[in-house]
Amino acid sequence: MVRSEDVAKHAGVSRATVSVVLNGRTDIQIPEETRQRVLAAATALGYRPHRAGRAMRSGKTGNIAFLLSTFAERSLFTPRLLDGLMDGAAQHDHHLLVARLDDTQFVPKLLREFAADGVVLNYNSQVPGDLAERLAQAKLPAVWINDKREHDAVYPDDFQGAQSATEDLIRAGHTQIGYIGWAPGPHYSMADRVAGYRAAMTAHGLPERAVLLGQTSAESLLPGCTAVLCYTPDVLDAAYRLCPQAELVTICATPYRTLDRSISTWLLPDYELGANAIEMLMAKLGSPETPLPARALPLRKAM
Amino acid sequence: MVRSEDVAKHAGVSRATVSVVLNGRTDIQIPEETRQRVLAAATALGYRPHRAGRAMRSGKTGNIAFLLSTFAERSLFTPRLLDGLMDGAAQHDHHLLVARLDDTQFVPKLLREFAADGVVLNYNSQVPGDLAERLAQAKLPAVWINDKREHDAVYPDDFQGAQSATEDLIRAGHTQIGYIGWAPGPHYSMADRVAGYRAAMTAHGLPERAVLLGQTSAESLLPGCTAVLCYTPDVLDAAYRLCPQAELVTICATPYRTLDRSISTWLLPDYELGANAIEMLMAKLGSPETPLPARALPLRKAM
DNA sequence: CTGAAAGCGCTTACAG
DNA sequence: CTGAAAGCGCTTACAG
Repeated sequence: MVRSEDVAKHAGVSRATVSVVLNGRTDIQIPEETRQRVLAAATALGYRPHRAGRAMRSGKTGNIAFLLSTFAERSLFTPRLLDGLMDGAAQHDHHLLVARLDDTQFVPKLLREFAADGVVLNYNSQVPGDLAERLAQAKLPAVWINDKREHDAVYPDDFQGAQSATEDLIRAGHTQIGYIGWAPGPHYSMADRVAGYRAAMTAHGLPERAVLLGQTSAESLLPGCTAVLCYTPDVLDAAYRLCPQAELVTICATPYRTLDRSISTWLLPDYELGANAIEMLMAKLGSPETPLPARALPLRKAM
Repeated sequence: MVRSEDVAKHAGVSRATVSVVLNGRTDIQIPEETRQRVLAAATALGYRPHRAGRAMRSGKTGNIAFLLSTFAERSLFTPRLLDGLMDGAAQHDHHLLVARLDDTQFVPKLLREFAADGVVLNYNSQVPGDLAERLAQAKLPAVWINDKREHDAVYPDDFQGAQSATEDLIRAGHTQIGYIGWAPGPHYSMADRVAGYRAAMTAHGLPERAVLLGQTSAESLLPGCTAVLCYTPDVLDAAYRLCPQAELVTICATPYRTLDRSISTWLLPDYELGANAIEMLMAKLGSPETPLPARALPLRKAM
């Protein structure tokens, strides 16, 4: 392994100079000729600074962690979300660690060791009771994704999304518009999407026709509809059965395709969730005690 | 921050004893009473050992990295693959780093620094020419996912998958079975899936009816088919148009659903790819110079 | 502007 | 069985 001392010897300078040059510090003047010699030596030797050395010295690991639930259904995420996190981390010159909280391990490795400066959590629902407390105890700044908290959170604006989708249908001339989703439950979007739909319908003086699976059994409400807004693709089947002729619209992380029907999609801002979460976390690393106002990010229509 | 010295003082022992107890070393005898006192002190103080300290001392970072392409289409991956990687890493007591090779950065942070002991790469195609070389230069053991290399690779057995899917249709009584995919191209699966299909048809003396998009223009080949095997859901549309009555089968990472048609899926072993990759990488960390034979993992029918 | 020294937190020989 | 010392690679005051 090549150490900074090897580079120093090769360039005929001290380790301090190597550090100053390689970290591009501008507060200390280094003659251009010396600088070039150091850079050349580093390249020639294939020098890669050991993260741990810097971590020891600086007291910062330079890592941020992305924490998921072991239960996939409580911690849905898409490649786009991870893209946002990776890009955000890279932009701020941090490494991204990923792990899931495994119930078989009492305390996950990431919380057992000091390995990250802060965490981004992705718990759609059923956050373990003591998780927030454990994070606070470990003095780990945290930002929540997909959870509608007042502070330190980034989530899709599901109210706006459903509202916009509904208004889009109204603009297209529909007046009999249905909604199919779940009764308000563990995840805030269950309540917010139907609320957004209702707000749009009410604002335009149109009749509400919402089916909340597990609560409404009124399958008769929908048949007259010419358009139906679906909570997720999961309920498209039900919508199709109840209302075969209607235009179907769904909310989803990626454009929804099917063989012989055109279904328009309102997209969850997954990439932006990731990028914003990192941005907020970086702000928190600066002042861990200051709660940051949550951000609700808009949904937009696919294409 | 709580250090091992704080724990030592609290328990009235030396830092060495704390280390021995907390790492559960059995080669050094510690009186049970002392051991308990150390454990109690660690718990009471909320001690979390600093990874970097151990990394410095051991020369191992304790991290493994998962490397993706910036171009999503060259580096497809599913949450299940990541699950396999996370579980594998956790099992071997390592942290998992994820990053993508950003073309805007000449050398990604992960290769610029010494931050991981080894890497798992996920490049479906178009691996940057100098990547393998750069890894070797950095002395980073690497395992390739989804790439049909002779050594140090784990990939789906696409030949077997397409063959099994075809035989499954033959067993069900079909004799006019079509295939739709792409002409052999960047990813090995393009050639292997059609080859698996052909092998099954030939073995049973049935006529081949393959459409290779971008090569075969023979749309007339399919209409008589009662079943069609599709390379991925991407070509389902084409299959449906050419052959509306046929039973459709596709290869995909997750069960493919549609509103009003039942389409059976042969599943790519994503979770297993991840778990196997980590397992192989761990073996490589032990003896970096020994090339490991590649593993081709079978596909199986959904449900 | 450059270099010698100190110290980040950890674990492993080594002496007692 | 326990403790004092050394050293992993790095960067930052501090002297020159």
